[in-house]
Amino acid sequence: MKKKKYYALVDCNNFYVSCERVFNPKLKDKPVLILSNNDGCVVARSDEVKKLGIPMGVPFFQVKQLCLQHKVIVFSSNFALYGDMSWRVMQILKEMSERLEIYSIDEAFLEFNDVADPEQLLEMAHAIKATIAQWIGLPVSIGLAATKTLAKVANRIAKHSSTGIFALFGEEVRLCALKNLPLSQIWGIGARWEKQLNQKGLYTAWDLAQLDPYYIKKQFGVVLGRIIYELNGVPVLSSNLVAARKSILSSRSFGQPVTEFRDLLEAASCYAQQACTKLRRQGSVARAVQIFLKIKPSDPKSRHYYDKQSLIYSLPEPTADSRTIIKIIRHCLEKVYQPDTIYKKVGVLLLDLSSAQHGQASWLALEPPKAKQVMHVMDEINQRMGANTLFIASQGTCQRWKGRKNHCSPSYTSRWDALLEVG
DNA sequence: TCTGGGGTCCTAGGACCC
DNA sequence: TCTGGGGTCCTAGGACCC
Repeated sequence: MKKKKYYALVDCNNFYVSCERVFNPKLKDKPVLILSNNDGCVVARSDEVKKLGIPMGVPFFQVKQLCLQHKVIVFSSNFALYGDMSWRVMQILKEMSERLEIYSIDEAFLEFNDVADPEQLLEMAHAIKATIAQWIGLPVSIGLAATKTLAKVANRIAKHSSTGIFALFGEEVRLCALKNLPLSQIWGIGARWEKQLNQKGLYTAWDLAQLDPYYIKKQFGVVLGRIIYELNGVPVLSSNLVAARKSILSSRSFGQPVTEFRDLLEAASCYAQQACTKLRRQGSVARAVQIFLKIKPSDPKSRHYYDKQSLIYSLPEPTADSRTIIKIIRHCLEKVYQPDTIYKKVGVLLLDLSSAQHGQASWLALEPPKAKQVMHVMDEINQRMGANTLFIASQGTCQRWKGRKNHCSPSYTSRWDALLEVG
């Protein structure tokens, strides 16, 4: 038998909800939903909540009544918990396959090369699912196929199957799966493209897969062309196994409108520090910083919900030092700050990233020679003792601008004082 | 009153150069 | 009289994902 390449897509079911359920079993079989930052939108739903017709991403105030009516249990998002649970799942997956691509907080592709007997993969999928259930307590779905796009399709089918595992092997299975799949359910095709394709008389994944990728590429661009290849079992999406981020963003809406410079600087400094920590963790340096501001329109009749302002600053030499970045942030804010303006959100984006090792030493050094060690020590202590044990003075201590989080669960796995007690 | 946050890739168009 | 053409780089914005 010819050896072939296969992909498995492992996806945690209703991930945030499932994480909450691990530490609070009373939530089982109850309708549970998780809110975004600032308790703004619905970002995760249990099956019971989905059945109530509450859509993903809807502003919470629009469904609040419905939730009260059906006794839906509501949580603010607890990323310390979800991030830690995700890390544990990924450690297990790493053990199970040499090639793991972490795609998001709750899903990962496993790549298997030179597979002689694909049925073996099915056995392995069962083992993976059982191990994650036993060691971590999270339910996962697994889709198997010859390309990433088809593995996504298989995963969708798996989610609705009794075993939670589906292998999209063989022509007949592929034909049946694609004929039953509406275009917008294909990975990479959103509502806009679906509409345009519908106008051309195309409705299912099968319809699309029949087209000439060269023709589609000309009309819709290379992305859609690639999808056609993938749907036909030809892998063309590259494997980004150890991708370093190409930009790092940290931003948040304020809990209440901000007008004081001090608050604006505190918030921006916190986000800069957060972004720089991520930057150092992936071993990169940034060559540019962008700061974003969302502003309440001064004209009350404005059709827009907010106005935007942004400023880019190119660094004379790349850095990962929080203090350097924060100095620049302060400089930028001083330039744009207007006392009569109402600010709703601020964000810091680190751009033009490269590996810290390839950085050239410049005689025009911005930072003292021991700057790197200082940051290293800061990261070590914050890692061990909890985030923000050490912080930069301009991050402030009052943090009046912080968002709402009225329904947060304890950080069971990342704070000693939140450790679950079993009585 | 209340509408998240963090990413990727691609494309079109302007500026600039020879 | 009569207005090139091709290449590169950069940026903003679009579309998509979770």
